[in-house]
Amino acid sequence: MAEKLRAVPCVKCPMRRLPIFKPNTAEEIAFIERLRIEQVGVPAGASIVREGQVKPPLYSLFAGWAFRYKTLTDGRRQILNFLLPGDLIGFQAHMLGDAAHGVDALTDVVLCHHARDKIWTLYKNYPELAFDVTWLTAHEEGVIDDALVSVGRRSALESVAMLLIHLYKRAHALGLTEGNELDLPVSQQHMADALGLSLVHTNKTLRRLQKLGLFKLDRQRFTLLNRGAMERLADYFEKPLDARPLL
Amino acid sequence: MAEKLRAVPCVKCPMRRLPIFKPNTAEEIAFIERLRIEQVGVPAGASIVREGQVKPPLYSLFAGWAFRYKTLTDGRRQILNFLLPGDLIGFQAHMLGDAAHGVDALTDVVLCHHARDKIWTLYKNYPELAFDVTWLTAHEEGVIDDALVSVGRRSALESVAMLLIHLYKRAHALGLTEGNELDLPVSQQHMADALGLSLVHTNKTLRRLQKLGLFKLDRQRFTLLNRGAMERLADYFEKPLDARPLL
DNA sequence: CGGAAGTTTGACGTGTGTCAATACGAGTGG
DNA sequence: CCACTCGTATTGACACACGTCAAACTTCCG
Repeated sequence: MAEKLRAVPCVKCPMRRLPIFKPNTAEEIAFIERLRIEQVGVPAGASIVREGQVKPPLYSLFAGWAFRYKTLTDGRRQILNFLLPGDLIGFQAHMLGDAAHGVDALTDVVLCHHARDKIWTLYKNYPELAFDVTWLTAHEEGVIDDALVSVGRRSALESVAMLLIHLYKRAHALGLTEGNELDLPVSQQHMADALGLSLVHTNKTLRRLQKLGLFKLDRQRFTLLNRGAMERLADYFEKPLDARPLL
Repeated sequence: MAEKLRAVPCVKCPMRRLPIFKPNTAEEIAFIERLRIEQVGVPAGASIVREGQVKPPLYSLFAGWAFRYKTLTDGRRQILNFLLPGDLIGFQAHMLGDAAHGVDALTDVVLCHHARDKIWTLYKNYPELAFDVTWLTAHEEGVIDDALVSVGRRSALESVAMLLIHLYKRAHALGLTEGNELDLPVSQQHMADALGLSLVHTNKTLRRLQKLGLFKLDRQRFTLLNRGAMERLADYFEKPLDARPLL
């Protein structure tokens, strides 16, 4: 299911050009290059890390969308958060021993596969990078905090608005938007599982929001029409994103 | 609201005796001692970190219970997770700039107040400790993942069972249990806010579980009566806790 | 003793889940 | 180009878990 690719050199990583990412020194980039074993491709819908997998590999997401989830034994699934380029995969599992959650690809995906056993070298010799890794972990925790508020205390209408504006902002920061449009490779089932709602109710809520003129969503194509109303409905006014490490 | 205390030396930190915590070298402990500015006490019910506070101080919880939460502008509150001795407070905020969440004391609490500006020194000169800090962050994320599954996909009955057994296990690892009993300084309102439920429904669910004989809860005194049934109901079978850093 | 905070219970309303049927879009093969 | 199929989206009818309101009760504590 995973295919090895001819890899882009880290120095030329196209993400380095994006304004949200922090710059690295030449030596740091050289180390990252050595940290990376290979680039691998995974097709849409496939599993990247399985729930319960012991010592799963350490990846960073180079291109494409993915998501983290947990399932109960009877099949109920909760999506924990969505992963976009620049996010780490399997780091929590690396720290804790094994993966308490699964990771699936939402689109075709390109991953940078890193050497698990060099992470310690990173902490020892590249404290800046170690700091960045911690930053990424803390940042992801913040995202999940917000998700928890949605699922726990927001109505379906508010939750859906929150999720969409959140994804829009993240995608925008990565240059994945065109004007106020965006390719959103997220099915209604995914949204339902992320928000703790049923598929049917998610659908009805999406239609309701569109009838209100807040956005348009047709065949994975999302158009943000009334950002202010979305933010007010979601009660979500995040300050602009800080510069973040790419690793 | 915060009172300075005569501090226990870190070498004599009583938590070091607990089996879950990893040992540190003498030099590391000496550094932690220098990292720590003072110990402060905060009374039950008081705020430790305010929502939105910029550059909040960096604490670790030495004794007592606390919790992290976020509130929507109309007052709805979601508790993100509970904090027990050994947990860091304000580290996410330290990384991201300001506190996206508040922290309140559940009981009278003793905090170790650390020097924000020495964290970088920690990363630079004590990679082992930096690694530990990341471990703590990753671990907390795992706890929130579980909370998200509860709030999103578990029924009220299951959620309450999950929360109680989770807290019981954590408290037990810290030696806070006596037999199968435990002082649980968590009101029903707190549980409701942690689980995304209403106060009334939380109460009815608690009574129902007690009538089923799973546990007893009287005046903050919790007695676990049928652990197997609790774990099955919550669909929660965690492997024993790994050794964790105390910082 | 008195008042505040937390807990408990009952009655009733509603947001969201479940079930079931239909429609639609993207592929596939004839 | 037309069936055919399969995943996804849509809609309506109905059920129920959980929320809201309101009132009593209990514990705590000054």
